[in-house]
Amino acid sequence: MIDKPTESELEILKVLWSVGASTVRQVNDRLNETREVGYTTTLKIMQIMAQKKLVNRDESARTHVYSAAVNEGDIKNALIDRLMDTAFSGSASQLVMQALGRGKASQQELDKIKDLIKELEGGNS
Amino acid sequence: MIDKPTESELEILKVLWSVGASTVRQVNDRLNETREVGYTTTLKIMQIMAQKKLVNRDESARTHVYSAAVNEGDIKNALIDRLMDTAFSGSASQLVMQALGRGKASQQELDKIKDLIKELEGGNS
DNA sequence: AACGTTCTACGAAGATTTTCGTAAATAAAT
DNA sequence: ATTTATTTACGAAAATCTTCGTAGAACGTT
Repeated sequence: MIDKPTESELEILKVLWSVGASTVRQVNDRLNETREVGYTTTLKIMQIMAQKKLVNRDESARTHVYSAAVNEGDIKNALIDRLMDTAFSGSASQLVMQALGRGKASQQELDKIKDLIKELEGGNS
Repeated sequence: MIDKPTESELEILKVLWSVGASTVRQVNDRLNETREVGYTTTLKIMQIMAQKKLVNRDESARTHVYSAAVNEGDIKNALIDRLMDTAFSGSASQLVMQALGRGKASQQELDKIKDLIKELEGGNS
């Protein structure tokens, strides 16, 4: 089972997923675009993540380079499963309906969802 | 903004939403069907929840009666929004697609989702 | 009235996560 | 070479959340 990342760890994973392998400095700068975080705070968390194998660390140079060691889709699935279990009694459709009910999906997005559903319905042949 | 409930608090809210107003004993018994929790632990958390106004407390009898003070849909929306923001760049459809991709939705559930989409598409007339 | 039970209140210990200060090592700049 | 800057490592403080022990009040039973 994938060890659930904390909020801070997820924040960092998101950076690594989006911009790829990065130094602590680069990640910290990115985080500071949103909120204030000390450099050593980010460093510490990334060190912990390396220990947990959430990220890989290249130590060949003095300035270490980190990259995500876990798959973005896997983590997102785990997060969805967790939310599904804790709040939606394990029902995917309940979660989906609630999310769609928020009314934040454009027509284009709805179309994509419809396509996916068609695929799911016919795709088991 | 709704103050996000912790895991334990959410667990208790789920009980109150599903069975309605309850005493600490009743909630604790229910929780113990799933996992072991001490009575005073449940009591303490419910006291904190009362302070945070997550639940109402009727103190007219010696044995207090608690009821949810927050709307189930509101909390679920908040949880979805949070997941959407932290993991899915704020995109509802990305979350929905990922959830459906899990393949845990039955045909019946897919039908319900399709109905909802139809409603969303045509419903502004 | 005395006893055992159930309840609330309170506080503090544990566990987890986040934050940061400080020191040491390495590199760059003057 | 000396200073200045950047980086890692370490540890511990701070913050948050969970757990439970203990005490005292209220209740019921005998």
